[in-house]
Parts: sequence; C-alpha cells; structure tokens
Amino acid sequence: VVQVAVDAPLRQPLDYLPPPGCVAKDLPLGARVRVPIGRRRAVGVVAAHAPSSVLPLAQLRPVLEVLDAEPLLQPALLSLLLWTADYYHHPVGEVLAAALPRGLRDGAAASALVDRWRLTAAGAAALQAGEPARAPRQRQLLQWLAARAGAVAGEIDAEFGDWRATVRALTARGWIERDTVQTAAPWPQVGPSLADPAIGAAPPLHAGQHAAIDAIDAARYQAFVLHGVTGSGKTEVYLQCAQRALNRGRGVLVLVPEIGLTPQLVARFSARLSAPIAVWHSGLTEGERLAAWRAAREGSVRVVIGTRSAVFAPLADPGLIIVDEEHDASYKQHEGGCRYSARDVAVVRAQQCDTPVVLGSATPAFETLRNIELGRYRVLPLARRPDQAPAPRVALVDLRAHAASGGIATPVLAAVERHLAAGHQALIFINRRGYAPTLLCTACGWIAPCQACDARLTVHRSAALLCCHHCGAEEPLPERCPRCGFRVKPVGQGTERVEETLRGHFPQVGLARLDRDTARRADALKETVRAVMSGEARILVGTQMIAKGHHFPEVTLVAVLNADQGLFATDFRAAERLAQTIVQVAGRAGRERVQGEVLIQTDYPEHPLLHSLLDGGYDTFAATALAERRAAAWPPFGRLALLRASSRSASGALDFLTSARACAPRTDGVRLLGPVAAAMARRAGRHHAHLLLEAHERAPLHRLLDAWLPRIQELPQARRARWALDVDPLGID
DNA sequence: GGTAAAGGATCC
DNA sequence: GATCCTTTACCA
Repeated sequence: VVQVAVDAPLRQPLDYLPPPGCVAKDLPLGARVRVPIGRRRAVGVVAAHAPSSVLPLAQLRPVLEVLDAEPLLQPALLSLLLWTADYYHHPVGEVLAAALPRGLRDGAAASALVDRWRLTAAGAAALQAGEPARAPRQRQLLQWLAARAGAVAGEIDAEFGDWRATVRALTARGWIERDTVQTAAPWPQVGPSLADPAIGAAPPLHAGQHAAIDAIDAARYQAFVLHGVTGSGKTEVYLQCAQRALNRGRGVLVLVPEIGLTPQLVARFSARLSAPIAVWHSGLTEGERLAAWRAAREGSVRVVIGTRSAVFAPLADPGLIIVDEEHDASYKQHEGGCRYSARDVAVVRAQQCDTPVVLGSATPAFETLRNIELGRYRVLPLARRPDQAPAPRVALVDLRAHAASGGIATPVLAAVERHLAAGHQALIFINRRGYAPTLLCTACGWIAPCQACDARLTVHRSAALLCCHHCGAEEPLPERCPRCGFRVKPVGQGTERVEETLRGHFPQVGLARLDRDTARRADALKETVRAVMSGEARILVGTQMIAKGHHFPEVTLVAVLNADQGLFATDFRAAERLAQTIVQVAGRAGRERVQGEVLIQTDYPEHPLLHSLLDGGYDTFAATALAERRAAAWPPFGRLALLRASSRSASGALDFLTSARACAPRTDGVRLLGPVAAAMARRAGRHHAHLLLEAHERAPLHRLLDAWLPRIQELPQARRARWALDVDPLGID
C-alpha cells in the first residue's frame, strides 16, 4: 500500500494500491502520482509505504499514473515537510502542495523539457541527393543539423534568426524530426551590472567576525545567534561563511524578512559569491517560481535568498542556513494555510541536514534569548566596529512638559533644525500611515466608523478618502458630519500629517515620505531611496519601512513619535516589539564618525520598560521583560496554541469554540482559556473569537492537539465557521 | 411540480 | 477543497 498526500484538508494521507505491474519501489517516497479521489483525479505525493491498510484492500483504488520515477522531493525535504505538517497540526497534503509551484502541482515534469531537432534518414538521403535545391535556408539548416547529433531550440536560436517556418517546412517533408529532452534548468548568473565594485570588495574583518566565521565554519548542526547592532558586520559574516560552504560544494539558504526592502543584501551576495543565486519570494510569477524550483533541485542554483516560503526551497545539499533579522514577525505565517514559523522550520531543517544555522539580529526574539540561556543555541556576539561611530545618544522627550505642534514636540523640531544646520539628515518615525487615525465631528461627537469592522476609519487626505486599515474598505472623505451636518476634523497623527507639519516648519528643505501608500509602486520606493541617498531629501518621514534594509549614511537624528502605543497594548509581545523597533530605528542614526541622536516622544517618561531600554540597551530590557514573562508563564516560558474561528453570524464562531472546548481531552499541564471574542471582534464583516491553550511544556500540548483535532473536525459546528489552529502564535488577537 | 439555494457527507 | 446528494424554501 502506498500512502498518498493529496491537496485536500485531510488529516492523513490516503491509501492506494500500486498501479498494475508496479511494485512499491517504482513509487518512491517523495514522487508524485496521479490518483482517483472521489469523482475527480488529483496529483498527490507518496508520503509513506505500508504493508497494509486499516481499510479492507477491496476498498482501495490503484494509483493511475506514476509521475516521477525519481523522488521529486528528496528525502530530507520530504521529512521536513512532514515534520511541519505534524508540528503545526496542518493537513499534510496542503503543506506539501504549498511547497510546490503550480506547474508541479498540476503534474508538469520535474525537469524542464525542451524541443530537440534531429536529421532523419530521409533527411540525410535528401541532403546527399542535393535537395532542397531551391530553398537555401532549408538547405543551410539541414546541413547544420547534419553536422551534429541534434540541436535544442535555444541553439538554433543562437545560430539562425527566425527559424520556426524553416523547421516547419523540413518537418513536413519528413527530413527532420522533433523529440523532447530534459535539461538541467539553466540559470542566469547575475551580471556585472549589479556587481557594484563598491560592494564587491571584502572589507578587513575584526576579531568578533573572525571568531564567528571560524565557529560557524567548523560546526555541523548548531544554531548560532549572530548578535550585533546595525553596522557591526553581520552580512560580511554571512558572506564569508556562505563562500566557504560553496567551496565545499554545498548549497546556501538565506532567509530575509522582505526581499523588496533588502536589495542591498541581494546585491552584495551576487557581487561576492561565486555561484548563481535565485531570489525567492511571493512576487514571482508561476513561471519564475517553477524555473527557480527546478534550478535549485537540479543544483544549477546553489544559493537561494528568499522570504518565508524559501525555507522549503528544494536546495539539493544545504551546507549553511542563514536567517537574517530572525526576530522579524514576517517569518511567522499568520493567516491562511499552515501557520509555520520559517525561523523555527529553518532550525529544524539545519538539524535534519546536520548543518549550522545562523540567526542574525541586533534584537533577538525572546524565544531565541531563552534558547541561548538553555544552551540550545550558541551566541556569537559582534561588537561595534572600531571604525564605527559610537552608539547614538538616546533621550526621552516628555510630551507633558513640552508644547507639540501636529504631534511633534518642540525639542524634536529644534533637534531637526540643529541636525539640518550641521548638514545632516533626519529620520522621523511614526508607526501609523495616513493623515489621521480618526475623523471627528466637533459638534455631535460622531467618529467615522468602518461598516464592516469594529474600527475607526483613517483619514487619507491627499487621496480624499476614509480608509479602513483592517478590511481595506474605502469611502469618500466627507466635508460635513453625516449625522448633524457640522464641521468634521481629523484627530491624531499619521505619516501624511507629520509630513505636512514638517513642510510647514521647514519649507526650504527636501522632504520624503515612505510608507505602504507611497511605496505602492516599486519605482516609487526606489525613487525615495535615491532622493534620500543623494541628499535631495533631507528629512524622511515613514513607518516601520524606513527601519529596514536601507542604510542612509548622512542620517544623524532619529525621532520616534508614537512609542506609547507599544507600552500599554494588551498583547503580551507589544513591549518586545516596541523595543526591537526602537533599537532598529535608532540603528539608522549616526554616520561614519559622527555620533547620532535618538529622541523618543512619550507621555510616560517614567515607564520602567523605556528606562531599562535606555539605561542598559536591548539586553537589559530583555532581561527585565523576560522576568515578567517568566512570572506570568508566557512564552518563551510556556507554550501556546490558539484556536481561531470566525463566522458571518455573531454566534457561529463562539458556538464552534464552545463545542470544541467541550470535546477537548483533559490533559495535565494544559490549560484552556476562553473562548472569548477577539479584541477587534468584527473584521471585514466577520465575527472573530478564539480559544487559547496554555502549557508549560511542549509535549502535553501536542499530545492534546493530536487527540483533539480529529474530534474538532467532526463537529457539526466546524462546518459553520472558518477556523484554524495557530501553534506558537505571535499575537493573541 | 419545478427550480434554486443551503446543508451535509465523503474522499483511500 | 471539490463533488455529489439531500433537504428546504419559494413560486406558479
């Protein structure tokens, strides 16, 4: 019996018989097969062999067709995918399907097929007889083909210009014939155009980098945490370790949070490494994805740089795995499909391949810090480079003690002026796009609400729209209150308004804004980066986006306008994220030799979290915050799983969760909390709720989930709600 | 008696 | 998720 995982929400693979005349070894693990399922046919992956089935053999149907004689998924990758399905308790067929490009899911050949043309016996005879006498082009091609065993389309392309008609004529006369051959997928080496000489040279290494490279290079499986601030030289460590892995004939997998924001990293890798690189992200077309997949599997690409899903790239023989900015939330899939953490899967992949994995960050996730403490991960500290400017001065600006205009306190405006006068640039960070988060009627108190969500609409003034940042709804910006007809006014600050305020204060200074709205077009992002790099723009206002990827060498002042949002949020991870963001943005301050300045506006200058961050830096802050987490038994000291549900009706989700809770097996060491409505209960017209599972240890939690999920799936209420299990959720909302 | 929409079961 | 079958609603 072969157990086949098909793309359907089924917890287990289905049992099939081998096709007539085949034995199990003709259907290797990881090969695709076409199988009948109900009234349809589907492509599935052989996940296991078994001597027998729990069903009577008479009920099993035979496999229709074996699509791969050799496994499409090599054993190591298959077992990684099976582990992922198991750990995240997601249907195995869906996990496997999600790891394959569309073409391969539909049954395309594992390797690219190309047309090859060859002379037939009749063709050779015709050539001997001097034919074709009156078709010089046909004769030319026939002679050229006679001199070789055959030629693929690409080769004919290179030799003859437009040859299709000629080939068609020769084929019609029976002088040449076509067959298809598999080729190793060719892969373009990134050309010297991208290989900027400025980033092509290896800088001298400092001691910390030497130590890190030697440790990583000497290791088999080991998770390393490369812990160093912006500019401490993490990328150089990645590069040198990657080149050493390549020199040993192995492949390198590099995960990054967002490819669009890290062109500098990709450029440095292509300029410095001696192997072709594939870039892997959600923006690829299906054709590109298929080509990259085949190239990685066949070894014509040995370096893959990509976002979350690249952790499942079929890289033949990984010798090094790198996760840059490992604390970044985008590594965790948080909606749709299997909710895996690419960082955690990367560590498992490294373990299975017995290779080192490098987790790089200036602000490691608390989970990672805990793993260091437990001795599972080994920290490699990178100190500030000796030629680097000293750490920036960080200070709080007490919003209660200073006047503010448009959300910017006077001392911040003064600092901007000072840094501009010194010829430098300023970076203003506010984590909220749009003009203002609220539109308020000054007479009756009406606040523009979203029709589909429990949320307020954000004012986007230049587009003259009210937008919901949760469901994407848009409506025209009203001039008067729709309830009482009085004047309405935008309340609060977003990037757009901060930009306007700063323009008012510094009318002569070039100003740029970077957020999801301005970066909608790819070239707009490039243009903004160029304007800041060239000094044309000297103030940059933006969200999170300005903190990632690009380094602007002339920036010496960074202001954080709305830090308080993170101080009192209900989410237990809010403080961790706030500290990471502040450190990351602060890392943008300071140039070669000039010390930078960071100002953080707050209404709560006495807040202990801000103090531990300012006085002792991220590590001290983390120690304080981790103690709180330990006391509350929150992650990383406990394990969580979250059963989320939503429904159109107000009660559907809660009904489902209540029944789910009722059928949960009692397990020592696991607590069930809820169900409760989500913090924002209504989103995009659906009502959201969840049930939280809390455990001290991983094992009992997963034991419970194993027994519980099949029961949940059977519940009649499960059909009336959308639901998903999130193992190790990042947030509880 | 007819159609259309909603609900449910099953997939090996 | 796809498919097929059953139930229910509604109308002429």
